[in-house]
Amino acid sequence: MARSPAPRRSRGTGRVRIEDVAREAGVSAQTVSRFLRAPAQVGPEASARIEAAVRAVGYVPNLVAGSLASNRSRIVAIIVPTLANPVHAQPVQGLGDALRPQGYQVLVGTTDFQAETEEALIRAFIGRRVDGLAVTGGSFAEPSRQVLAAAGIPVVQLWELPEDPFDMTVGLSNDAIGARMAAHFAERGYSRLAVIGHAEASDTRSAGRVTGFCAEAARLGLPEPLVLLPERPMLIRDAAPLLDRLAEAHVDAVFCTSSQLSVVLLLNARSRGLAVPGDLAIGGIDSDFATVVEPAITAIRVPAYDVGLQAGHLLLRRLAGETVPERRIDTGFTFIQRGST
Amino acid sequence: MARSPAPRRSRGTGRVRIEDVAREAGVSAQTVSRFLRAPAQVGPEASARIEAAVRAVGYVPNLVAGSLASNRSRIVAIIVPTLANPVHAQPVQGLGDALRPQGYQVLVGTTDFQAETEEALIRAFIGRRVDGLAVTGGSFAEPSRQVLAAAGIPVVQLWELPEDPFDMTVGLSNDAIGARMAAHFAERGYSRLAVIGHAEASDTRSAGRVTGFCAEAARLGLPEPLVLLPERPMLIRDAAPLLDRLAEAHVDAVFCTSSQLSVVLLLNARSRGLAVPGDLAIGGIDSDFATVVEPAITAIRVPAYDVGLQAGHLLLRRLAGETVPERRIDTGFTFIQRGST
DNA sequence: CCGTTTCATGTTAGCGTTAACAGTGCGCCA
DNA sequence: TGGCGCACTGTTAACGCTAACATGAAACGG
Repeated sequence: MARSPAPRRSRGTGRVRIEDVAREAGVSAQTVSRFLRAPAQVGPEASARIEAAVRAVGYVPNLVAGSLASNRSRIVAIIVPTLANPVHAQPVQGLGDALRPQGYQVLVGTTDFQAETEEALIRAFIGRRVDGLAVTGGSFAEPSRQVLAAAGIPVVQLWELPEDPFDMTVGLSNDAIGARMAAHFAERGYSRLAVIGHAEASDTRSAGRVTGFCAEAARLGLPEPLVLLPERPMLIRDAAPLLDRLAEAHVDAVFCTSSQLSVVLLLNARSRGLAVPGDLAIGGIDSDFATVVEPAITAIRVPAYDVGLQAGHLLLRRLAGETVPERRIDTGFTFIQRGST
Repeated sequence: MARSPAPRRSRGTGRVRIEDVAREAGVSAQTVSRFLRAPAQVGPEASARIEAAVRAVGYVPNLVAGSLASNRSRIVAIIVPTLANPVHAQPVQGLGDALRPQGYQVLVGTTDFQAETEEALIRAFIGRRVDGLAVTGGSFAEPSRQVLAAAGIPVVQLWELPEDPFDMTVGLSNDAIGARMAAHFAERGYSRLAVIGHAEASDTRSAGRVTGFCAEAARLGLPEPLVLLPERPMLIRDAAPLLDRLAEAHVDAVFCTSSQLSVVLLLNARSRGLAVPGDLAIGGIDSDFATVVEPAITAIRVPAYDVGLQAGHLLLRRLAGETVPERRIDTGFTFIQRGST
């Protein structure tokens, strides 16, 4: 008697498969698969039976198997420095909102500002065969460039507007932000200007705003603005020496390149009895608190949510097979005049 | 001549596979797979050759195929209402920080406070065969319960402490927060208390804090606190009528259950010339701005990041096959005495 | 009325990995 | 010296789905 080989222990997960639905509905697995992905291609009777069968057996498609077979994961990844800062959490929300209606899910990675983490995340995400990738900044060291090129997926850089992006980019010009505020100050008749930035060299955002501010002031023929770069521009007590320096230089309008600082400065100025904007006009970056203080602060709003949303739309177009000519999208920003200037 | 069947067009992706590495290294695919997942099981010579081969051919493992074969995705999903609010973005960060060292990635879904979205997300995540799930709140309607039960994965509810959780839960008691602040007021000698909450009925967080505050006041024999539930507790102008009502009732200490409100109230009180805490003591929920104003606000800090971190640790233990006896983790909160009380 | 297109469905063969099992060779000990 | 265990590596067959191709019937058009 021929010895049959020992039956291999099943690896099955015991869960409901597409085959079970097919049997229940009296059609082939392929027809069930079609019904789920492109219902229009399936006849009405079969559709009804399949729908009932799916419900009856409690079928939840295994998208992992689907991804492997179709070579599309319907997952898009996004890399941000941290989710603790709303300015970086918002684009994740925007990206998700853009992609969810099309059946995509969002995988998030946080780098904690470490470039090597970015590289590791890119490898991990490519390994998961994500269909698209959004990266905050995006240093893209050589290994990453190769991995990304080999993957052949669309990639969007966020918050940057390089002349020649790696693939696509969505961001805004910090120079333009600085320039806009300088122009506003000039328009309102202020002339002894100052700008408070952030000393951290890696904070290119703040640096760009300072540069743009000064350049525009020069262009308009105003005296060179006072530039202050405190290390840690946060607490009330840090604001006092800054106010002293502004007073010494007879500054009549100051632009704070971080959202918290403008609020702190304003509170401190008021408690000193300074009139805002009479003695000192203050412009800043928008936040919830910019509208809560008295007077509300004239501010520039950076469209963090939109950065993610636009990135999502770009990715979707590419994922739909479209050739997207725009490689750089400038989201711009909103200038909001309030009481403080 | 036997007609050979037309060669089926290849579905290959043209990308480097484990087979390519195996050929290059002169070993079997299985050995390469082992080297990648459990290097200790592979001999030193083979290891060296495989390592070189991986580099030479630029291999990035296809984790989708791996997930299908092993029935483990090494992905954990988290569902939050929105990422725009740091209190919900922080747990995502915490979860990621807990899981990343173990090679897990985080898939995020946002519900925008819609219960039906929660259900759709749960289905989608289960379809992707996530290994674990964290859900903010977690209403878990019947269909979701079934899907989750069938999936047999660990599930953590965030921010809740139900007596009988669906599976596991990490959160804190809002009642206890209210009680703590009431006790603090009593300790400092205040007796005419008030609490400002939020009218929105779905805001169970605020409701719990109000209840706990009043209960503790009663327990300590203080007069019944004044309870105010404004619709939209945000702007300076909204704060003025609140201050009027507090004055009418001769309130000497007020607890604001939302972080912004305490700041707004304090700024307004000061601009009216009220002494804080002399005329009115103010307690709140901690935020960046609670420390920025003058005086800094006595506040309770809710450990949003820790909620995610602890959830991650719970999930990891279960994913490691451990039986976890604790089904409810109370993260507690921190009381921070500052100048405003 | 017959070739051609269209529609609906079925059959087959992977997608790229890992679980399960099967050696093979060596060291060790009775 | 033979038997056993251990360390390492290889072979085979899934995992659950979908792309590609095949088939048959209905619709269509000159």
